[in-house]
Amino acid sequence: MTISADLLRGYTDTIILRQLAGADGYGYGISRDVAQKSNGMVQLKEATLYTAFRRMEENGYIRSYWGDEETGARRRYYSLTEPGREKLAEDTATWEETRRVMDTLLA
Amino acid sequence: MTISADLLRGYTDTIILRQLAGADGYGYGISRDVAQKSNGMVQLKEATLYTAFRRMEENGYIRSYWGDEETGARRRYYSLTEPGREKLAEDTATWEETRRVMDTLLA
DNA sequence: CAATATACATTGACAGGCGATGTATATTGT
DNA sequence: ACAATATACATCGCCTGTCAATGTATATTG
Repeated sequence: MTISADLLRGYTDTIILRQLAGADGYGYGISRDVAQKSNGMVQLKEATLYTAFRRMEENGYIRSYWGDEETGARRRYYSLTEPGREKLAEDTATWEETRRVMDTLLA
Repeated sequence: MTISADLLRGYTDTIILRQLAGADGYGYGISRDVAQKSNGMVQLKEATLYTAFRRMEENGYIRSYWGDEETGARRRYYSLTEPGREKLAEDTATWEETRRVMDTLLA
């Protein structure tokens, strides 16, 4: 990440979950979208990304399935589960709170 | 921390540096002030606090000295160095940027 | 005079991020 | 034709920051 190492630690999952809120997605695509939306500030590293997928699938926040594209490299798609949606809502609220507190402490 | 463990990871130093910007401070007092200002949301654990002091002193961001209070427990005071002030300015700017990016990614 | 608050400090475990590395297919420039 | 590059997934092992547990010492208070 270009927005340094652990400044986003703990928010990686939230960012990924948010990307999956609109439609199912796959690793490489999510990474590209996040980089683009953040003007290159957030670059999810592959190791980070795939360990996050694994972690969140184990936690039941996402589900995965292989895509059926006939051409190009195979893609593993991920979709939000209901617990995942709840987690996203909680995490988003926590972010708002964190932002407020940080602004207070750094003011 | 009540604003969970590593959601603030990487910002701990910044929070401490900011507390030292106005006047020199000591561990226990800083911890108390931060907890109060954040309405109990941020509770710097002792181990975290003192490892942070050590780390930042090694990095030259802060300097320390023993207080000379005649009564009560001894206190080790910390003061910002010039590099520490610069670091605080940089970190604050990084925070603004991080906040903007996060808001974009979670919108 | 025991309990609690103030105050500093270290150790060891844990978890997340990521560089390095490996595999496989598709496209593109020369 | 074919080398280079892009797409795409995956794992291993290291590094670093957080924190529970533990220890020390003094001051206050019911």
